[in-house]
This record gives sequence, structure tokens and C-alpha cells, in this order.
Amino acid sequence: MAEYANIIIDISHEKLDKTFQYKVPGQLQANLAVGMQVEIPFGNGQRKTTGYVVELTDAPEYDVEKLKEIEAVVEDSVPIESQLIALAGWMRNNYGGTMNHALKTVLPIKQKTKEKKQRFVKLELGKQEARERLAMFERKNHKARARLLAALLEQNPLPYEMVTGKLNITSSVVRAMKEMEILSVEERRLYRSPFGEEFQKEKQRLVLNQKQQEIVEEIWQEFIQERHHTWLLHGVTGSGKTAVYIELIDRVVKEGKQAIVLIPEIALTYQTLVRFYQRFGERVSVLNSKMSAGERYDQFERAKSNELDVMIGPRSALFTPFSNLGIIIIDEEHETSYKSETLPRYHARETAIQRAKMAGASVVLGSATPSLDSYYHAKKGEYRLLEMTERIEEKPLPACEIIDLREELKQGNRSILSERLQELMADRLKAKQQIMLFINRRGMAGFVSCRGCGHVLKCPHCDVSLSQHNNGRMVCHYCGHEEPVPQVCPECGSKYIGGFKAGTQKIEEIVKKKFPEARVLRMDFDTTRNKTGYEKILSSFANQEADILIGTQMIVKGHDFPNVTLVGVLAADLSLFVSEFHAAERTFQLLTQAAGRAGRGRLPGEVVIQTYHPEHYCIELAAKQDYCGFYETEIACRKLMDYPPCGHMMAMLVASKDEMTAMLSAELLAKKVRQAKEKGKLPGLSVVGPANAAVAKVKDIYKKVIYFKHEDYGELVKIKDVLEDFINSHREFASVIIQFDFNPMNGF
DNA sequence: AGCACGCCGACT
DNA sequence: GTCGGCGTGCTC
Repeated sequence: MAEYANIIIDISHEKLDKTFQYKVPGQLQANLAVGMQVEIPFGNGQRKTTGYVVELTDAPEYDVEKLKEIEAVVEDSVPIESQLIALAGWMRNNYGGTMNHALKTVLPIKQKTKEKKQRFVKLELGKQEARERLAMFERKNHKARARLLAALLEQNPLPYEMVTGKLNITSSVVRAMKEMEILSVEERRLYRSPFGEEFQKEKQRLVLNQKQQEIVEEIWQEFIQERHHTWLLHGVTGSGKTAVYIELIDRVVKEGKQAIVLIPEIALTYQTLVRFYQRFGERVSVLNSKMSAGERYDQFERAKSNELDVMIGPRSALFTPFSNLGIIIIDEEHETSYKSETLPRYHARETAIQRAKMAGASVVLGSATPSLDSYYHAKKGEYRLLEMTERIEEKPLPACEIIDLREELKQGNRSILSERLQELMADRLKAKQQIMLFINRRGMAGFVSCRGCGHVLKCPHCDVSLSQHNNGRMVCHYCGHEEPVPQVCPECGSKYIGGFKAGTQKIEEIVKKKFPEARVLRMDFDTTRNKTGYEKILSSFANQEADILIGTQMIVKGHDFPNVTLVGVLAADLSLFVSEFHAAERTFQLLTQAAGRAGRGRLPGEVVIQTYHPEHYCIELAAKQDYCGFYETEIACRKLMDYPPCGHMMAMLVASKDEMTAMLSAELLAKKVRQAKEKGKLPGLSVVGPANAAVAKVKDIYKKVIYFKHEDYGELVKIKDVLEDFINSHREFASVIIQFDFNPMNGF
């Protein structure tokens, strides 16, 4: 019965990023709801536009005299959209950014006109005549017209965006020239390829082992009684989580509800996809990052018109417009790709839980190495924990061996391959079994360590390692602490101190020299640059066309190579000392996953972890595959520093083309908060920085970061709101880019 | 995005 | 002086 409606005008225009309030006419008051698309008069000429209702209220927030009335409701606006819009509102509040950003990520890109049709500016004169007009414009000093006409003589027709963008011509110029019949604006329909699939459904009964059965039953008993929870399924690699997902989804679908399966960006293997197709046939669809906006829109349309039961895809699949959503599954829930790096910087896990709450659905999070965050919530009872500790068919977990590279150096072995690893490699090559060598390249951005004792230079204030900068100094990216690069190790006095360098190419060379008879494949960003490279390398390794696969993080993600019996982790510590509080967690996850690649077939596997820090809890516990032990140790560290998940953290990016402006603005904002703190406001808040961002300058934009820590997430949101208001009401910030990131995972 | 408004250079 | 191009700012 609301009197007024707050409306977002057409979501494709950045500049209209605010709500406009309209009066709700009597005949619409009964059935207008948040999320509906409406027709409204807008601007001077009462032009008709469409917009979305984002809020209904009885309190006018604008001069009532000037309020206009909503004209009509757009007919095909379906109620599911209102749920997604409500979700967008939640995202905006919790992650910052604008309502427009939030709506754009949540709604299927409607812009039929914009997506299917592209606008072109076309010259309507002959070349000769055009040149005459051009000369005339130049003579008359009509700069904008001359610029456009000259460009049109070069290329005809021109895309509209090119005209307004690169040529910097305003619409009034285009309109004037259109009236002069020099040019015309044309809309051209773009071709959009349909989505075809060549799988056929061959339904085969899936046999669950007892443990899988128990877990399905436990979740299902709650589900059918409409008691919806977030379940954390902690299952070691190879314990058969996918079968549990498929069985659950099958039951959900039989209840007439739909399912969303989220997977990390590159993790969807062909095998997994086939399993879903075999079970659900045409009623399952897949989204991927290579699809065009149009193709994705088509899939969303299919979901809306009830043609689908299951949607599989990366984090954006979370917004599939299913009207009766029953379950959301997040596989490999610890993966960092679930956190968006563009606005709004939402986390798919938290957002999924929110969507499930709105839709009355359950959430299942699955991982062999749950994020600290999720396990923490599970321990606190907010999620329900389910454990699968054994591999299917009682395959043993691989045996792990830790090799101390400091000892190797003392023995005079300067090679990247330890004696023991070489020995095992020779053995496997002889037995015609396969080997994976994993080089941990995450965070190669120069930390400095001692090759004698393994000591790593750390910030005295922040408990993160220092990064070596081009200017030759060691810098902390959290607080800005700086010190010179030492000549000798401050711990043991060794002069073998410096950055650790080893690329995949280098290793390939070494391996080829050492084992000239072995067939070696390398997988890294170079060899997978073209789209097919990735699949090609994996399938040729799977077909045993090579003996050794060398690669970075990419090779450890969930692929099943039954003939691999040896996994070598060449330098386990490389990711241990990046300047991030997540470093140990990431390292543990990578090592556990890498180790999980060995012994998945009939033969038992072995893992060799080479490290300079054999005594580090992260390495020791990864070798033992002891997740719980790791969790307990790591959570104690987080608690000590109030890092998430024990507290909450908000990063604020202050960026500008001018370094002085960036620095001064950041300092001013930090000072403002600190002053409020001194007055006794904001209890429990701590402010760190400003400091340079991890990458301090990108494309000539200087980036500064301020960190805020507080126990209560809501308090951080409030601080964000106050800061946003302050920034918007002070002109000196007009040229400064401000962004917030809650519980950051990758930094700015 | 699209429209009105108003500043400033060009020309009768 | 006037005419008109072209950037600026506003739209509930």
C-alpha cells in the first residue's frame, strides 16, 4: 500500500546511478512489488523510460511537488526478479559499490536492444561532397563536426561507441549533423550463435557407499521438513563428493525444485560434466566465462521458462533466475575465485547463503580443505559439519615425505631436484608410471629468504613477509613499514640471501637434462595461452603420451590421472610468505590438493614435498594431511592478530592519477576516522595505514589502502557508509577513486 | 542516455 | 550586436 516507489532507471547507464522517487497511482498500489519493471516519464520531455522498483515507502524523500507518477507495470516482469533485486540490495549494503553495480551482476542482462543491436553512424553523402563539407567545417572552425566527418571518410560506418568515446563527440553534434542529412544512425542486429549440446542422457543408477548414503540421508531428512541449513561437507580428495551432490540434486529435482552448482572458474572437468548430463540430460545447463552475454542470457531465459532443473557454472551462475530454488551446491568452496574482484566485491559463499535464505533453499559447501572461514562457522554451529574421511574403495591416502632443502644445500646439491626426488623419479620412469611436478608460483612477487637457514624477512608490526621493491627496499603492504635489503642474513649471517627464482621453463630444462629419455609436458600461463591449450595438455597427459607433467597451480585442481604415482612439490614455501594473512591457508590448500593427485588409480601414490621450512606447521600438517590440526594452529594465529574469520576486516582503496592526491586523501580519511576514535566513538575499531597497495601503481593510477578491523561486520559497514557520505559531500574527492573490500582475499 | 541551458568565438 | 557550436549539468 505504499505511496511512493524508489526506482532505478535503466540499469545500463552508469550516470543514472541513484534511485528516483515516483508516486504510486491508486490503481497500482495493490499489486506493485519490489523488483517489478515499470514505465515512467523521465527528464524534461517526459520521455518514457523503464526502471526497476527497488524500494516501496510511505515517506517522501524528495520535493513532493516534483514527484511524477508511475505510468504502468511492464507486463512480463516476473516475480523472481524481485527476489534477485532484493539480493542485489543486500549485496550493495554488505559489499559497497553502487546499486547499479549490484543490479548488473544480479539480473540477466536484459538489454536486448543493446546486446543484439549495435548502433552505427553512417555517412549519407558521396565522398566528393563529404570532402567539400569537411573543408567548410574546417573553415568555419566547427571542430567537432570536422573531426567526425574526417573519421567517417576514413571508415564508414563507425560504431556509435567509437564516436562518443574515442572521438569525444557529444550526441548534440550527431543530432545536428543528422538533421543536416550528412549522416544517419543505424541499428544493426548482431548475430548470436545458439547453444548446442551433443550429450545424450543414459541414466544409470549411481551406487553410493555407506558413508555417502548416510550423508545424503542426513541432509535430506532436514530438507524435506523444510528445515534449511548451510552444510559444510569436508571430504578428503577422492572421497566421492560429486556422487553426493548428484544424488541430492536428483531428489531435489523430483520435489519440483531446482539446483545451482557453483564450481571454481577453471575447475569444471569434462568427466564431471558428463556425469551431470548422464543424470539430468537436457535439463542441465552450463555457464562458463567464455560465453558471450547473449549466450548467457539465453541460458537464463531457459531457466526462467522452466526448461532447466540444474545450472552449473562459476560464481555468476548463482543468479540463475530459478523460481523454485531448492539447493545451492558450492564445490571446492575454499577457492579464491568465489570472491569477485570487480564491484560489488561479493563472496559467492555468503551471497549464496543469503539467496538460499530468501528462497527457502539449502546450501551445501564441499571441500577437502575447507576455508578457515567456513570451518570456523561450522565449529560455531552456524553451519552443519559433515565429515568424509575415507577415500572410496578404501584407497589409501598417499605417503608424504618432506625433504629439507637446507640439508640438500649443505650436502652440496644446488639443484632444484633433491636426491630423493630424483631417485623416485628414476624409479617411476622405469616402471612406466606417471609423475607430476608442481611448482608453487603463487606470490613470486619477491619475498627474500635465506638459503642457508630459511629465515624470511618479515614486517615487525604485521606478521606478514616483506616484499622486495624495484627501489631496492623491503616494504610491508599492510602498514607501509620499510627497511633496506640486508647483505647477510640477520639470523645466521649467511650471504646466500635473496629472492627465490625458479620458473617452469627452467625446471623443464633441468628435468630434460637429467632424464633425457622422459617425455615431458609443461603447463603454465605460456603453454595454455590459446584456448585449447589447457584441455589439450591435460588430455594428452591423461592418455599417457607423456611421463612427466610440470606445472603451476593449474595442474592440482581436481583432475583424475589414475597412473600418477608420484607428485613432487618443488618449493612448497614459495606461497608461504607472500604479504597476505591468508598465506599459510593457501599453502596448506595447495599442498593438500597437490598431494591428493597421487595414487588415485589402482596403484598407491607417493608425495615428496621439498621445502626450506620442514618445521613450519603448515608444511608438516599438509604432509600428514591433517586438516584439523592445521585449522587449530592457524585459527590461533588469526585470533592473535584479529584477522578474519576471528574478526572482520575492511580494505579501503584510495586511488588517483596524481600520487600526492591519493596520499593526501588517504591520510585525510584515515585521520578523520582516527579522530573520531580518539573522541571515544567507534570502540573496538582498529585502523591500519594508509600504505601502498600490493601493486602501488597500475596504468598510472596510484593506489593507497587503509585497513579497518572490527569484531562486528555491521560496524564496518556503518563506517563505510559514513565515509561514503563524507566523500560524496566534499568536492576535493571528486577526482579520487574510492572502493571498499570486505574481508579481502586478493587485495586491490 | 538525451535534453535544455549558457558560454564564447565568428560573422553581419 | 546576434548566431550558433559545443561542453555542462540535470533528470524524481
